[in-house]
Amino acid sequence: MNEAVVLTPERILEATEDVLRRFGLTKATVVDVARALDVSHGSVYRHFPSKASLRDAVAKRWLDRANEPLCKIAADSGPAPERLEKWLRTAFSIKQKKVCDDPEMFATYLALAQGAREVVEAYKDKQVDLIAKILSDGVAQGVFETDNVKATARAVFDATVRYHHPAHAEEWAKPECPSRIDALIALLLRGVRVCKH
Amino acid sequence: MNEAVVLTPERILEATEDVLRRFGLTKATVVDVARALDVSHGSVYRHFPSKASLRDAVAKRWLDRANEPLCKIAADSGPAPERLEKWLRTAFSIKQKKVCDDPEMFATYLALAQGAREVVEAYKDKQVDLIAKILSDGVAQGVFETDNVKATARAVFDATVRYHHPAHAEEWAKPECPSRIDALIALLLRGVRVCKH
DNA sequence: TCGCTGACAGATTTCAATATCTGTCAGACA
DNA sequence: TGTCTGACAGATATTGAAATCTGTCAGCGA
Repeated sequence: MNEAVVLTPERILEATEDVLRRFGLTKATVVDVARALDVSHGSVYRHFPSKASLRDAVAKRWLDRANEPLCKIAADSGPAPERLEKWLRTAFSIKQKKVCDDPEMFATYLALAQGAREVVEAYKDKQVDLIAKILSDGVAQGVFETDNVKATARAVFDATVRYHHPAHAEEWAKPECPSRIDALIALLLRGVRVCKH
Repeated sequence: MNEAVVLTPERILEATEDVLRRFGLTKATVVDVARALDVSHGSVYRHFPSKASLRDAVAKRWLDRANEPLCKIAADSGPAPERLEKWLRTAFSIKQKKVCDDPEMFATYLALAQGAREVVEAYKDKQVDLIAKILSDGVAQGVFETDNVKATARAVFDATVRYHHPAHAEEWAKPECPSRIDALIALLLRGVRVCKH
C-alpha cells in the first residue's frame, strides 16, 4: 500500500529470507511475506508463481553466496595441488559454519535444501565443474594425472558428499571429524597427483 | 500354546523377520509376532525387553549376513590392491542388490537402519576395520603406503558413504552411477598405492 | 516352581472434523 | 492501462477424541 516503494522481486526475496529466518520453511506462509511487505498476497503471486518458486529463489541466493569463495579459488592461477586442498578445506568449512554463519538458520537451510532439490543439484554440478577446472589446471602443470578429468572431479566430489549432505549433519558434531577430513583430503590429493620418484 | 515347541529367542527372531517382511517396521506389532508364534505377547517380552530390542536384533542378523562376503575378502591372502578393489565393488554391489536380494524388502531395511542406529554404527566400525586389514596387508606387501592405516581406512570408508547411506538411495537409480563408482574406486586405489617408477 | 496368559495403564497412532494456506481471478483503484 | 486487492475453491495442515499398541504384572496351570 506504500505508494512510494515499488514491489520488486528483489524486495520480495529479501522479505522472504527474513520471514524464513523467523518462522522456518514449514511455518512461513506467503501471507507472512506479503504482510512483511505491507501488500496483499495476490501481489506476491504477481512476481512469483508459487511458494516453491520463492523457496527456490531464496535457496539459490544462499547457495550462490556460499559458493562464491569456491569459485574464486577455482578461478585463481597458482599450483593446482594447493588450490585443490584449499578448495576442499573451504568447502568443508562452509558446511561447518552451517552454510550461513548463523547456527539458528541451519534447520531452515536443511528444509530449504530438502525442498529445492533441483537448485541443489545444479549447485552440485557447478561444484564438480570447479573441481574439474582445478584438476585440468593441475594436468597442464604436470602435477596431476588422470585419464578423465570430469569423471575424477565427480569422484572427488562424491567422496566428500558425506559431509555435504544434510543427512550427515550429525557427523560434524563428532570430535574426531576434523582429523577424518584431514585424512580424506590427504587421500584424495594422493589419488590425483603425479607419481614422481 | 504348543507344548512340544519351546519358545526360543531364535524362533522369535525368525517370526519377527517374517512379520517385518510382511508388514514393515511401522505396521508390525509385537502382538503380530506373538500371533505368528501362537503365544501371547507377554511371552515375547519374556525374551526381548522391548520392540526396539527385537528390531535391533533383526537388523544385526541382516547386517551380519550382508557383511559376510566382505569379511571373507578381508580375511583372504593375496595381493592387497585386487582385494581392496574387490572389497569396494562387493560393498557397492551389496547395496545395489538392496542389501537382501529382495527389492520389496528395501523400504523395510531402510526403516530398520533408521531405527537401529547403534547397530548400524557398529557395523560401520566393523567395515572400517576390514578395510584397515587390507590396507595393512598392502603395506606389508610393499604395494600401499600410508602414514596412518586406521585414518586412511576411515577416509576410504567415508569416501564411499554417499552410496552406503539410505539418504542417497536415489543415486543408485541414476544411469551414470556405475561409471561414477568406477571413477571413485580408481581414485581411491590411486590414493593408497605406492608410487613406482 | 516356572513359563505363560491376558487385563490393564500409559503411550502412541489413526482418523475425521475443523482451520489454515495456496493460488486464482473479477473487479477496484490510481 | 496496469497494478493491486481480497473473496473464493481446492489443497494442506491441525487438532483432539477414539482406537490401537507397548510394556507390566498378578495370577493360572502344568
